[in-house]
Amino acid sequence: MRKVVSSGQPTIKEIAKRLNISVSTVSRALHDHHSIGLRTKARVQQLAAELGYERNQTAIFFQQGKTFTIGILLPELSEAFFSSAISGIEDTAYSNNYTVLLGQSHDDEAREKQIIQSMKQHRVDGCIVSIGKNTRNYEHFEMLRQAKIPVVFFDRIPDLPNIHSVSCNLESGTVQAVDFLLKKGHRVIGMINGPEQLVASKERAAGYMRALHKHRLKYDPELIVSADLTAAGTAEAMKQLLSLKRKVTAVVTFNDYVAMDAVQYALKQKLEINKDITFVSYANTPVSSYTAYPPAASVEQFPYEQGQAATNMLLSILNGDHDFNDYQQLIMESQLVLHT
Amino acid sequence: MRKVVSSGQPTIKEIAKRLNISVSTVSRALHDHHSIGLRTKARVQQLAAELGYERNQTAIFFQQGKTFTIGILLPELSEAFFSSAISGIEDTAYSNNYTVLLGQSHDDEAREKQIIQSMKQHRVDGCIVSIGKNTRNYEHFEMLRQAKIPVVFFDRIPDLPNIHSVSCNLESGTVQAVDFLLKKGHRVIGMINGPEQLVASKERAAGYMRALHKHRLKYDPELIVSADLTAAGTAEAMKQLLSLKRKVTAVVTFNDYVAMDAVQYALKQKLEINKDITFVSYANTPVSSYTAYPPAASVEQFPYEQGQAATNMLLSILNGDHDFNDYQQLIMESQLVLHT
DNA sequence: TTGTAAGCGTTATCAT
DNA sequence: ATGATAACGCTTACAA
Repeated sequence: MRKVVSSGQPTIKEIAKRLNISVSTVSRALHDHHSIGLRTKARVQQLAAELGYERNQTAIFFQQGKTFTIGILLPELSEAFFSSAISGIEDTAYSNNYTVLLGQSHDDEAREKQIIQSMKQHRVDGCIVSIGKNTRNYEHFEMLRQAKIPVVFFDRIPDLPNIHSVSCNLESGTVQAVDFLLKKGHRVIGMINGPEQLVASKERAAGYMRALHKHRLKYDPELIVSADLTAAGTAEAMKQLLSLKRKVTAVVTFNDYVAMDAVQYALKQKLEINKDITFVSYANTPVSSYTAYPPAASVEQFPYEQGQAATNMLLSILNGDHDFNDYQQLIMESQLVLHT
Repeated sequence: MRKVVSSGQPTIKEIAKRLNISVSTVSRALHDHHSIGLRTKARVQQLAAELGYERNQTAIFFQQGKTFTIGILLPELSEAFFSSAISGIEDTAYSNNYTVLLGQSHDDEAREKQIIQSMKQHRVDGCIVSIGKNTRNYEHFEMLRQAKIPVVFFDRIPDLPNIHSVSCNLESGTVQAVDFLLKKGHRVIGMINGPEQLVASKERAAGYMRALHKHRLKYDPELIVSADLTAAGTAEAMKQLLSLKRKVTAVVTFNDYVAMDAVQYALKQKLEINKDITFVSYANTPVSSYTAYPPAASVEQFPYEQGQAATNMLLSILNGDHDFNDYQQLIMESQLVLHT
């Protein structure tokens, strides 16, 4: 038979042959097994070092039915929020001897499915997922469930029963944000919200309404518009808000990118930022502090910490600390940060 | 013996048993092998579909001695340059049926080594690497070479003989940048350069000098300062430049982050941007267009394309299109982009 | 303390 | 056109 593998890497078989002992002895010696004599252990370990032996992980993965790899699916790494989140994930994974398989959906549902399929084939032990903003159909995650591959959703979580998730509750932060604007005297506050199926959008809307209610103000549905998070969509949303009879003097935007786009639109309309109109946003990016007109305040969503938490949750599931069907929802609290 | 694997996933063995045929027949039927009868083929494929059979990649990886996985090591995903590069890498890898194992060094040499070690153990087929800015010792890459795992370096490439690399030559872009400033009438042009061991730093310096030489101007060594790319280091560098006898009216900064930090420092010194002092930078980030004082021009480095090119190079090595020892250096040309 | 052998899922060689 | 079987590297139950 033709030898397919020719990496030339030494194996335990090789070591066993040279030392005239059995492979199992070598295996155990390499694992510091107590039943192995000190002399043999030493001989084995020395020869292994000499030969530059390195265990063949692919063999172990195969044999154990485990890959110590977790798949990460998220929309867009170029968004600061996600690149920060992935750092939290990666740091936690690596320090637990897991590696990280990456896939970006670019908010494309078809690609999302393809990536999940690929991760499933690669037999990742589990997945951490933030869904695309256009994803409506969840059958690919259903497939993972059937394959018994646990999934922890984070940040952009689907509105589905029985899932593990880590998210940041935006309602509290939004209440703080609207509170802040009301206290500064704003009475007509617009909101550029995201796609309605996102839980996060619902939370923002809820926070907005709760804050108004607290102040015994009436909620005007026209003041909340759903946008698609593109620059064009944001411009459209701003146009809508600015065309209302009541003059909007402040806007809560879906995230810092939307805020920046909204600022650009406002400037085109000759509005003076922080005078004619004030923006409050959600802190997806540290660079906003460098911009000409950063939002007056931002709701911090703790991406790094969410990444850590999601990974820890997944690891605890993989370690069997929890029943597979004991679905957990970890909700962190968002918090308003003033940009002085 | 205790059964370790209990994933319950159907195997070809299972299919063979149910159909009373041999595993090899099943394997071949699943691969559309020509020697298999149409009937058997159909029966096998149908049952496979029914059972939701999915090939066990870990077994194949093991058996083939190949993982169809490439390791990516880079300093920091939160830098827009790298997140853009990784998109180029990932897109190219996925469309060639490779997956991507991620590791961030955070510019820490020890961590870099640890990640390389881990990737080696995971038996990645090859690596794409951008080294940390403090990395002085390259023995971990030497280990990869010995393990016959090909590496393609990109962007931040080590100054080493016999490596595969993709990079963007900054000299040409830098010449254009300094030209641009000279034509605008600047005569005392500073440069905040990066750590001296980086090839990119050398190219910047060379471009700077070449442009001066072209205009028959004398090169003043005090005008180029090496910084460590932190905000503090940049402030220090600016301080040095501004304290010179000859008044610096323009500065070429190492990248957009350095530019933003330099702008902050200049503002603190009550300098008016684009009047008292003009900045030209290297285009690492799209957000710079949102900032209050974007650099007057930027040298574009084409991160996405570099990522694509690096991946294609690695894949061609893996496909055996090239001799392992036929080292290739692909150099793309940088280009100045004016920010009107 | 050490050895023997089965088994993980797949592919490929050699028979039939 | 199909089957039997070895081999990939490693772990582990069981035997000695």
